[in-house]
Order: sequence, then C-alpha cells, then structure tokens
Amino acid sequence: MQSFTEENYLKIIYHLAENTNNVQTNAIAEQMQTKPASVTDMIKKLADKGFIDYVKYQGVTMTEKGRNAAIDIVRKHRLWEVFLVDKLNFKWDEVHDVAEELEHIKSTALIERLDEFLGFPKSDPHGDPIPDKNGRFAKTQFTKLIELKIGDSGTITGVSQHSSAFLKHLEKLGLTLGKQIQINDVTDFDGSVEIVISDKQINISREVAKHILISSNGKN
Amino acid sequence: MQSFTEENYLKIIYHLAENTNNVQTNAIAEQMQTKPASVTDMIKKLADKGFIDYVKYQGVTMTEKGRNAAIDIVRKHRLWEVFLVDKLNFKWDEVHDVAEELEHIKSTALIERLDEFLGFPKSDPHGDPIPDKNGRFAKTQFTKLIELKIGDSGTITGVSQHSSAFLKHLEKLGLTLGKQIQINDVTDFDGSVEIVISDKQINISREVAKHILISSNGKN
DNA sequence: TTAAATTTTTAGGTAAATCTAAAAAAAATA
DNA sequence: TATTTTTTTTAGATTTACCTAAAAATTTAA
Ligand SMILES: [Mn+2]
Ligand SMILES: [Mn+2]
Ligand SMILES: [Mn+2]
Ligand SMILES: [Mn+2]
Repeated sequence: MQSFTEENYLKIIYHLAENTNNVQTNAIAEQMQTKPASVTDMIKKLADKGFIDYVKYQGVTMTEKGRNAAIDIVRKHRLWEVFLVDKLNFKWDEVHDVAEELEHIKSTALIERLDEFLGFPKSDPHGDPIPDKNGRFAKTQFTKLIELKIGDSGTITGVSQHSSAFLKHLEKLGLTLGKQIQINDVTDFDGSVEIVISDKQINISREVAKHILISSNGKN
Repeated sequence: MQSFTEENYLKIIYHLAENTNNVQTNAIAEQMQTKPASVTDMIKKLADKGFIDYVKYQGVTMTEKGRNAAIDIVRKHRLWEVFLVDKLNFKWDEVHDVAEELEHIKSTALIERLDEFLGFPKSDPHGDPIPDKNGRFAKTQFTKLIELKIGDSGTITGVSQHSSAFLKHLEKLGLTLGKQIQINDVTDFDGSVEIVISDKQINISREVAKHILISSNGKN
C-alpha cells in the first residue's frame, strides 16, 4: 500500500501522461507544488516500486501497475464527488478539496458499496468519467466550445478546469452540465463567443470558452 | 490543524481520561501501539500546543482545548460509523477500522451535512453517544450485564469492546442493540451467566457479560 | 527506610518527505 | 558549432514520528 504522498504523485503523473508521452520533472513539481529536487527523489522511489519507468533526464512514463493504481484513486475521487453533490447537497464547486482527502481512504469494500449506493454513476459532477471497479471507463471525446464554429450546437458535458472560481462563474451564467448551447457569433476583437443558452443570448470570454466541453448533437 | 498522529493521540488520551485523572505515559503507549519514549516526545508537543497539561513523571490531563479537539474527532468517527451501517449496509463489526481513517477528514461542512443526511443520530452502531456540533452529548449511565443480579432485566444499549471478533460473536448469539434480556442464573463454577433473550435461554461467558451494557427497564 | 521493581525520561539514531544551493546534462539559440 | 538557457540531478540539511539503550525518578515491597 502506498502513502498519501505517493498516491498524489501517481495521480498527477497519470493526468500529465494524458497529454504527453514523457512526463517531465518540472511539470510534476508544478502540479505537486513542490521543488524539482523533491520530485527526483520521489520518482526514483516510484520507479523502484514499479509504478513508473524512469530514465534519468528523460522524464517518466507509467507502467501498467502505476496506471491501475492511479485509476483507482481517480475512481475514488470522482465517486466521492458524486456522493457529496448527490447526497450531501454540495455544489459542484465545493467538492474537489474534500474529495482530495477522501480519495485516500483505503477500503475496497467501502468504495464498492459507495458505488452501489450512488447507483453506479458513469460520470462525476464535472462530467469526468468514473472508472468501474476493473478500471474501465469510456474515453470521452469532447470538443472544446472555443473550437466550435458559428451555427454549431451541442450539449455541455464537461469542464476542463475545476477551480471554484471558474465553476461558480459558470453557474452564474447558467452554463451547467446538460444544457444545450448554440454558437451565434465569434467576436473578432477579443475572441469572445456569443452563444444561445436557454433561449437567452450571452457573451462568454475566450478563456471561459476554452474550458467548456461540448458533445455535438446527434452523437455520443 | 493537527496531524493524523496528533489527532490519534488526543483521542486516545481523551478516552483514557474517562477512567483516570492523570493519564500515564505507558497507558498511552499501549493504546497507540508505540513505545513510551515516543509518547514522551509527543506529549511534550501536545502540551506545547496547549492540548494537554503535562508535568514530568506525573502523566497528563486534557485542557479544555484538547477535550474539544478530541470530542470533535469522536463525533466524526461515530457519525461515519452510522453512515457505513445505515447507508452502506456494513455490519457493526466492520465499521471501526474504516471510521478510524474517515475521522481525520478535515471539513466542517462535510461533517455537518453528513450529520443532517443521517438525521442527526444520537448514538452510533455500538450504542456510543454522538456529540452534537457543539460537542454536547448525554452522558450515558449504563450497567454492565455482569453486574446485574438474578431476576434483573433490561435492554442491551451498548458494548464496551469493539473488536470484530467480539461483535460477530454477539451477533451470532442474537445479542444486538435494543434486545431485551433477563438474568436467569449465574453459574458458580465459571461465573457464566444464563440469560433469557427473545424467549430463548442462553449461556454467556463472564468475559462476554463484562462487555455488554444494559439500561434497566423503566429508566433511560 | 532501604532495596527492588516499575515507570518515565533522556540521549542518540533512523526513515520519509521535504528544502536550498550547486553541479551536470540537455535543449534552444546565435 | 559554440554559447546560453532550461531542465534535471546531486549533495547536504531539516522536520516529523518513530526507535533502542541507558539513566533518572517514582512507587512498591521487604
Ligand atoms: Mn475533483
Ligand atoms: Mn471532478
Ligand atoms: Mn469505532
Ligand atoms: Mn462505535
């Protein structure tokens, strides 16, 4: 069994590995809010334990064992987030920090029964997929709102930024999961996007549009 | 905020202080499954932080601050136990170890909403009282079954031993919370007790009888 | 009330996870 | 290609929570 710290490293390396092949020391340090020297120490340890492959100066890649361990933590994180929102009436912007703690509770029985209690949810309050107990989950194929063209429409099915400030902002604009949107116009001046949502026309900044994930109507 | 280790020390000192005025170093070491020398280190630290009063060679006593901190942990532990039994269908002998981890999750909002979700329970699956959010709880006045005399009767309202082995044994004998019992006889030979429960007559060992808590009929 | 037993503390050390400062390697740029 | 910049690693410390062995204080018993 791994320490909390090891689990946090594994989860972060796993997420970084979704975008790059070789995960860099500095990238890990930034995510872990620690120093590169500390990361070097830890990745040696994780490599010794067989969670990652590590070649000096070349960054790290996850092994099968490491990926499984990381997915297990992600599963727990997302299930707890569903619990907090569905059962304890937390808002979607309030759950992340608590889930960061709850994800480290070690009990297979607990997480399986929680999964069942929640009705085996497929996605968390931010639209992210929840791996099943075998670590399997549908690889979601979303389009960023910013990439849509005028006239395109779709459903909000996820966000790629989990900060409380961002989520609260979306909430205020009515941009919540499941809502239908259509692109009306893209402003030349600042790249902001004019969309129609719930029969109202609103303008959202480029920065916001970058982090909203859309599934096109008709598919998915 | 305290570390997990500090919280565990506080909780154990709090429980030991229920039976003695000055809690001894060795008693803490035994409960913490650690060495007396380690305890000395930690109690100095807890004294520095104002959680306990400590005089060399005299043992420790809890301060108001320490008691409040400990009660808060006990509250969390017991609420999580209720959650596990009431919502996730754990048995009463399966919850303790998981609750030992969950009790350290730091979020006031979480525990208050959990309390509400559970319907503000007054006692946990083992009959122990749950402090409210201000740390107040009814001091339960139970009698040990072993202390009852022939002919006495009452209701099982608690246990003073939380090991899985003991609780499973009680379950098998049908000795669960809320059950009515009456003392039929006490065996001279081994001190075992013959009781009537659910219209059946069974014999329980002295050791078992010591750890079952009864509230007399009529009161409580 | 001295001697023996028990309890508690001190002294000195270890392992995990962090840090700073400086050296080494790799990548980018001129 | 040589130089500069960036990335990564090493070396050496620090902090927390432990440990063992030995000394000191307290309690119990003779
Ligand atoms: Mn999250
Ligand atoms: Mn999430
Ligand atoms: Mn318990
Ligand atoms: Mn309990």
